[in-house]
Amino acid sequence: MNTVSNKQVGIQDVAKAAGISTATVSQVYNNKGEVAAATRERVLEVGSKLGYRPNAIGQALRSGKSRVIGIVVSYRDSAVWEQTYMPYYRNIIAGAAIEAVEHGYSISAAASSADGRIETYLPLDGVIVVDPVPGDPIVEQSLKNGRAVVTDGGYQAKPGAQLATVHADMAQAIPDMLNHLARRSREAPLRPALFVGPRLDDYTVSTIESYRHWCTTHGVASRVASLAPGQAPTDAARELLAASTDEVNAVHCLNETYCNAITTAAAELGLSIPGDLQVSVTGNSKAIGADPRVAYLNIDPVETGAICARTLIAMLEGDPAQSVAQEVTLVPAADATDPAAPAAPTAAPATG
Amino acid sequence: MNTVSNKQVGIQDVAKAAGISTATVSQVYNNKGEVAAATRERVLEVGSKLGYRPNAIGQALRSGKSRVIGIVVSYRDSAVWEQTYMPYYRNIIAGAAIEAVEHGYSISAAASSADGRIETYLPLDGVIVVDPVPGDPIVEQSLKNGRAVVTDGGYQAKPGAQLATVHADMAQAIPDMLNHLARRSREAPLRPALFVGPRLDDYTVSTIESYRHWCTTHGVASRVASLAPGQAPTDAARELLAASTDEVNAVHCLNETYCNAITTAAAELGLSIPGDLQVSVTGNSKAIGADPRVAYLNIDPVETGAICARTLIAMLEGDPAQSVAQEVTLVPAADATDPAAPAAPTAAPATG
DNA sequence: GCTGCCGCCTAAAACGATTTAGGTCTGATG
DNA sequence: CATCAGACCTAAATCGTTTTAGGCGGCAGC
Repeated sequence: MNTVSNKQVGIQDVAKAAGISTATVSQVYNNKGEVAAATRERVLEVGSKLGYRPNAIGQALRSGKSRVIGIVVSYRDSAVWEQTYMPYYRNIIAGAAIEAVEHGYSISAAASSADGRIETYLPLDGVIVVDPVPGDPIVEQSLKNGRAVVTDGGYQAKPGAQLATVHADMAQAIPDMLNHLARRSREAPLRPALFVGPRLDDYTVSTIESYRHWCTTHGVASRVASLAPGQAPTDAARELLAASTDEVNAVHCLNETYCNAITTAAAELGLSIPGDLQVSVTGNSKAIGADPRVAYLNIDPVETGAICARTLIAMLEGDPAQSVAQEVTLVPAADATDPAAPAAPTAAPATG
Repeated sequence: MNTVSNKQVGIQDVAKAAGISTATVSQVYNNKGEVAAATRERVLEVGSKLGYRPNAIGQALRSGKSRVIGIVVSYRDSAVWEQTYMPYYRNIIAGAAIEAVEHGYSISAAASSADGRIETYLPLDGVIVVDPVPGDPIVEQSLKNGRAVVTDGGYQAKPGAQLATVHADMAQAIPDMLNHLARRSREAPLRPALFVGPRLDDYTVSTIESYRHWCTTHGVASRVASLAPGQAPTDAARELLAASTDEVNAVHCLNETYCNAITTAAAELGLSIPGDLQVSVTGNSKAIGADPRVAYLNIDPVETGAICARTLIAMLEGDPAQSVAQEVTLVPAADATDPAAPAAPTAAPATG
């Protein structure tokens, strides 16, 4: 028994063993060209007996396709990177990695230099760019280099570019949430504030716009609290609440970090949630430790990563670029009429 | 201006432009062989002018090294996979991916069949196996195929195997935690229970052993509640607490999911934490939504993934296999003497 | 019988790098 | 001058695959 093979068996070994040329073997394995049925069968039999598996590096060299996709975050030096973006980025990576492997792709969590150049070892077939800003150099460079691009977040590219976007429709979701909060509000009217980060990516911008539009429509003042670079979220939250506790009875947060900052600051000020202050957030309601007192615009970043990967791979396999609107679902806070509900985090719902 | 190059520039282009052979160019870029200083300089200049970057696929073909590492979870079909292992696995992937790219590696979140065969497109140079069981087929197959392996969790391999382990020392951490809880306990003696999952991987086994040993030493009965396959964690938690509320005044949980189940069940039974019941858990204390009422044996899975990747890559680069003891730090529950402390999740500490 | 076609197959050229074995100088040494 | 060593460089093989262009029979149609 040669259970331990000295050498990886290659197409040549199969060809030799089947008394045939490598070209034919290749054709058999790729269902190309014309091969007599008898030959095809013989090749496959010999191949499986020898344990032949086509070597991907050889194929990659020949085809120029590495089947590796990169994931880059647009702005990694941001002061809030560690606190905020990093966890999101990680989940995107994980989701994309798991999805990618099911299609035979690997991933590379690439870094990029300021001019948009991406440094990886293996050449990338395509790139997922997380939260690009308008005219993002990473996106533009990648397109220029002929790589397919999928952005997580909206992006305006030249028509004809090999680019698709995956993003949630905030213009729809934000008013939905604000209306929901208004319905639940102890006092009318709802006077919501918005708590955003320092980056002006599409997600932030479209959320702000949508929020402002709602405020205008409903005749209440808008109040956007923007985290200064370097400022701790809790400090910004304290400022927001302290400065306007009599004017604001709800806060929508752009992510879980800011949301936690708000709930912490609220506790310090003796504000009960959702009684005195309704809190909502765009984020993953199913995460371990999701706060039952806040309402979620639920977006699962792992799922986002998977969708990005799927979309990009479809493009790489020849499908036309097709942007995807990611679903956002509104998950209300646990019913506040039940005061016995534990204030502590509960287990995640079983289904999703 | 030919800002858009039709073709990727290859070693041949550089060679031709420098009036020299490809062999020399290769030597220059690899610091091998003997090359005159003048030639080296000229090659580098021409190379950078042309924007030459050695093609990794070509190198991979020649060298037989793909610079791709796989991450496989040992037992994916487990009933508790989605609830429990999946989040952990994701974090491992993310940590490994980010670490890997800094060393020029890509990752593949591989699946595996029951016999231990790993299916990926690109061939793997090495594998990270998460939570292997003794004699794990994935580990054994990979070693037999000549791949370097790093396990997250202890593993007994044949001496001389290209294997290193990364794991936390539960024999040390568990008694530390139990002693800590005993010191904080309202009533003596501490009568802790242990809440574990259905899998008997090294992490679970060594935790149980260590727990039992502590109980024996301290003359209290041990009570290990094991989640049945298919059972909801909250149900198991309810059983555990209902059956033994008078006998148990502390519970240590193997992961956050179980911990949440315990706190939920405790709330239902009207048990206050940590007053009536002290709760501790092995997991990431810095995660968003970490519960301030429970004590943590802090292990950051992202960090674990990074360590695994680093260890594996070191092996691939020729260093001898070297197992790593991952640090576990005890993070006490927020001080229970301060009843004003918010019961809700607080923001993560700023530093780590 | 010649031509053309079709079905099946193959030789050889890519793809982009590294490495081995050896070639060609130059200058020193006998 | 012949020889040798050393410095520098190159031709060609190699890694494992795919694809192109064409070869070789046999068969049908004229």
